[in-house]
Amino acid sequence: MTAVEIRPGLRLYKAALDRAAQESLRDEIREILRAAPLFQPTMPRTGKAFSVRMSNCGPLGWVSDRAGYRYQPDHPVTGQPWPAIPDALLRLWSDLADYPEDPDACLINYYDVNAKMGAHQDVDEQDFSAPIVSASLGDSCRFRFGGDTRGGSTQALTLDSGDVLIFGGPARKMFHGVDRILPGTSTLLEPPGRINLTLRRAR
DNA sequence: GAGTCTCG
DNA sequence: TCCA
Repeated sequence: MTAVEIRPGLRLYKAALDRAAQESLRDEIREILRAAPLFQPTMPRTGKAFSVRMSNCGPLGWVSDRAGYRYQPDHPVTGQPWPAIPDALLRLWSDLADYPEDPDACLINYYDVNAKMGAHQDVDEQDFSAPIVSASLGDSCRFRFGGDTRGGSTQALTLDSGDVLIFGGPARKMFHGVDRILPGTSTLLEPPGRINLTLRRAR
């Protein structure tokens, strides 16, 4: 597997997952979502809904509601523990993350064709020495990233189904977000849209 | 602290 | 959990 080093700590593996791997991962996520349905996160304080819907797998899951951002062991609606992280994702992590422990959280973000994600940092984790491993499934998106402060210069990248992006080291706390989904760019998902899987070490 | 919202 |  060949990586493009976009800048120190930011590596892009184009087509890390072939079509068959994408299909089997999609099917496993579909099963996970049956047990842990997508929920609608809301902004702290204001209660404004995210356009993205979320679920998680692994010992911990990231959630947001009026109370704030946090990792918790159970689904905010069903109260059930999150399902296990699929082996294929654990293998991806051990192949690419260069970190001695398994991830303990995997956030599942579902973007319909109109969903976006504003610029943010992933900073709710305890240990920033572990990278974020991000896999894309379904429609392509315009991914935007910048530096460690808001309002600096940014670059954009198209992420396609099967791509894996890793940010660690000096890129671990970069601001990043999704400008838009590129409709009709993949036949993988029904309904269409994009699923992003981010493997993390929350604790 | 305090926001991954939206808008420009 | 929002209220400084």
